[in-house]
Amino acid sequence: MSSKSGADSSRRTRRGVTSVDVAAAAGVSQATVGRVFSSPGKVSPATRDKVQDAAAQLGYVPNVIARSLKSQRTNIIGAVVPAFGEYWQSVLTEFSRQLATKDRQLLLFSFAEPGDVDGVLASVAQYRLDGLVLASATIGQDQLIQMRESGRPVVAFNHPAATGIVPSVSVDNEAGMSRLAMHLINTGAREILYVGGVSSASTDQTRYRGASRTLGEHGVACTYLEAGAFTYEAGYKVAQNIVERQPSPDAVMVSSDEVAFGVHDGLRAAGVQVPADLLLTGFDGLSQSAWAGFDLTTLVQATDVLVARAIEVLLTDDRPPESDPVSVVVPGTIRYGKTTAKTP
Amino acid sequence: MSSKSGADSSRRTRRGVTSVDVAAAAGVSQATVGRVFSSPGKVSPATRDKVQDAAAQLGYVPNVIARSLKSQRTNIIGAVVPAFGEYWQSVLTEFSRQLATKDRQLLLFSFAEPGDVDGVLASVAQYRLDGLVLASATIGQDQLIQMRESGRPVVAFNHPAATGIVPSVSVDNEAGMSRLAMHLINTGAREILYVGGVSSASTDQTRYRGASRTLGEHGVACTYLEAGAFTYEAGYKVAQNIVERQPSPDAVMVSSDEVAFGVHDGLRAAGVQVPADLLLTGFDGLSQSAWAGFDLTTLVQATDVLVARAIEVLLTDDRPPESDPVSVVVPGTIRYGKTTAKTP
DNA sequence: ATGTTCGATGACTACGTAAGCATTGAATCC
DNA sequence: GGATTCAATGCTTACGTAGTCATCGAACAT
Repeated sequence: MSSKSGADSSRRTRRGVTSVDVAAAAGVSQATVGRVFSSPGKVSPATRDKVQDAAAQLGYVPNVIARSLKSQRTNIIGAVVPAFGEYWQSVLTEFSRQLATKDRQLLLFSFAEPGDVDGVLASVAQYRLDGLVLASATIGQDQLIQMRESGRPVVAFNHPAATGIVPSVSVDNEAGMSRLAMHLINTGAREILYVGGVSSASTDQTRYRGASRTLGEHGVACTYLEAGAFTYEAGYKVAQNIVERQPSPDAVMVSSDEVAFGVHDGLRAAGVQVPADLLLTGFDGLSQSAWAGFDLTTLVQATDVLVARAIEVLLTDDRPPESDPVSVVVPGTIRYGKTTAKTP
Repeated sequence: MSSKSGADSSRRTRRGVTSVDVAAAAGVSQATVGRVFSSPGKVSPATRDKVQDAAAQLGYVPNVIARSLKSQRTNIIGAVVPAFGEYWQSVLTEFSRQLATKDRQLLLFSFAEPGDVDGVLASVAQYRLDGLVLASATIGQDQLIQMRESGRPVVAFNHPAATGIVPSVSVDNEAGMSRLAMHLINTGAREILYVGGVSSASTDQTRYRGASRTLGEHGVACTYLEAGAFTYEAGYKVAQNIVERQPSPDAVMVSSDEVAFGVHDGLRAAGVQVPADLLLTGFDGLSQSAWAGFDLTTLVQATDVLVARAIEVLLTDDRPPESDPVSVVVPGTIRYGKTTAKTP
């Protein structure tokens, strides 16, 4: 029957082996087991081996929940992200990848409607997260302030309107769009149409400002048109408006790649050739922009750098109590595709 | 000075208001505060109001960590997902959306290399998750078994090889690809090339089986070619092999949409017209497959249904101790695009 | 030989919540 | 009017870990 003792102890295993169990098995105190897992250097090699053997035998795994309760750190970073959109998905993935290398996990809070954000933020508060990424350009000022008041590290990702309210990391939206505008001017465009996604998104506003300022300085006309969503479909649909427009533009600047893809295909469906009849630019540098079917001129965001900086801001939270929140701006790179290629 | 008492208590607020603080403020016991938040019906209305007022005043938010420690439930579902790929990103987003409506959160464990999975699984074990989604078709049998032994609800998402080992939810990969094969036969294809992504992925194997079986039954030739990755680039590159092939195929079936996009563009770059010279099918039904530039014939997975079923399996974990794990198979729908349109 | 130092270890407790059990007071019944 | 019942609430403890402090013994210096 003594041979059954192993099975016996594994019965208790079902609902969790604790450090106390390991301590008993190894003939040491719970404190020593804890030390073996948190600061192994403070335990003699002999004891350490004994404990590790016992732990392996019982299948002991430290309980992060309990550790978090005691240490007040969860090693979990929260991310508030819109439920849709290629861009945000790619950002999310990058965060997850980079956090994994730092032994942090990402807890996802996605929201479909801007109105859902409040519910999400309430839910966020319950988890004692080590940090929170606000990855959406439509989060309101009051919500940002509420997050700042939570007393936990926060960073706004690519949300220009958050600058000065909470620490933020963004690509240089204004300069990027400005450079794209210069490129169009240099390519000969004189009548430019700007297609935004959702005008309430702060990225949308900032990007448009970059375009209109530069175009204005060079005496080039620029009109704003709102697609209504940051989606392919919205872009496809708005293409119809573009072709009917008078005077007909010779270039279209779009706020985001995903919308630009839709505009691209919508224009083609309407019989407009890009770039022969109309130049086209996007923004974001999604991987699809390099696909042969599009080969879109766009501003490529170095997502890996942006994310790395955001994580840095979150984890090294050395805010002197009441100083201004940091604001990191990362420059972008223009990708020159055939959608703005000079046609001889 | 008594006017400062408010500020005084908010100083303690900095590092977390607890139910004890609320109890003191409301003049009740901690237990009563707890009841107000977990089973309000057991508290008299007068007391309830008092407590709720005090809680609101102090900005009390229940600590989920502590609750989890006590209740042994975290309300968090883990997801082990590959770090790349449009398909998995869309699945992930859908999980997050649906779980949010059930007051569950999604903790992300992404991995870049198949070899990283073991590390991820070790990390997963530390969190006492309420359930775990294994969303990858390359997780090994031993790893699946290890997860099953953890004693927590697990579901394999679209990983045919996991069937019978852990509960699983998949689209009908074999039947779907079989139906696409029939469609090609009916459209007149007689020499078919099958392009897989990574042959070790169980979806890849199952899909190929569906194609080859049906094609074989109808006396149509079928060769397997491996792209090497489930990416656009891999597809683009393999297109070169396709055009050089003898006898030249009249249709290409691809294991996944993303690879198919690459094949599509690669073929075009090589001067091959789809569908005039060659028919093309994908698999997954990514949103891009409907984009005008591709208009790809593919098998559309009802991701929302698949995810809903997976969540159902996870949350209603009524496994009779040693019965066979459930296996849910959801049929797909063919999307007929112009890549297989009969050309007169 | 005795005091000193230091590494190794154990006992104890706090973290914030929830659930079981104990207590109270008021309303009900005979 | 006293016993019974029940709703409302308080008291206590357990969840699993980590840090503080105390203890112990061995190595070392005087």
